[in-house]
Amino acid sequence: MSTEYPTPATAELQLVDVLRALADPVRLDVVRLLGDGMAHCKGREDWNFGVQKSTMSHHLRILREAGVTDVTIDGRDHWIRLRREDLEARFPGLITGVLSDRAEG
Amino acid sequence: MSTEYPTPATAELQLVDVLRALADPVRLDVVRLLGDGMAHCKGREDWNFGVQKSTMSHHLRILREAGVTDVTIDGRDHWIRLRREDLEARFPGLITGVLSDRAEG
DNA sequence: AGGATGGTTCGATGAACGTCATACTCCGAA
DNA sequence: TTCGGAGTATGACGTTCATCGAACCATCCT
Repeated sequence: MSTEYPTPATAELQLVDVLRALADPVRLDVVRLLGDGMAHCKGREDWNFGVQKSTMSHHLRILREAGVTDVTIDGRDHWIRLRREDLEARFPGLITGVLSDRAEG
Repeated sequence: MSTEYPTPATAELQLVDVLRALADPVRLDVVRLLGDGMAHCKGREDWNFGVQKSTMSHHLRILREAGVTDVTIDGRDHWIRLRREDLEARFPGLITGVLSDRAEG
């Protein structure tokens, strides 16, 4: 069995909410991790961003409620995915621009 | 005579700062106004966004310091311009995605 | 059943933010 | 040189936000 979290429909995505969700270092790191298009399971090695789990939970909620991510619950595991196609359909270029920032310090 | 405000170089643009600058309704409206590529003079009719002038000054400072806009001072007039090419060079697609949101409520 | 594990929720706290009114600076015109 | 207008800087105020620890919930394994 697997459930899903409620998340706004593509047409309901609000630009301000999306931008606010992206405008944080931790959340930006999460988005970059999800940039490969795969669903990533929380609680794995690659999820260590230097914050407590309650804080991470908070960040993931913001991303989800803004419609940036998708969450599928499978038992104790939460699989997070970037809603790249939806974002691209709604705000063409935006996510590409965000992810293009990989190579700098 | 005309001076300019200091503004970060293209290579120094920080994604988080740019996103934070864009993640506000008033500033988003400003960016949309500047979306035509022209330099707009503050204090004209089209600059009425329902906030006091000190608040608007604050918002314009944030946009400028993040590198989203350019300001040229000519006497008492301040001409604001969107740094579209620079942003496009640094984060390809981002600004296009933001400006593509024109047509919705 | 019981314990360990993966996530969430709930205060609390300190920092950052948006807003405004006021005071100030600078320029141009009378 | 004096006055008014355009814009900035400062300080205050209330709100939102990121962060954490602790309590809680659900699931898997023994």
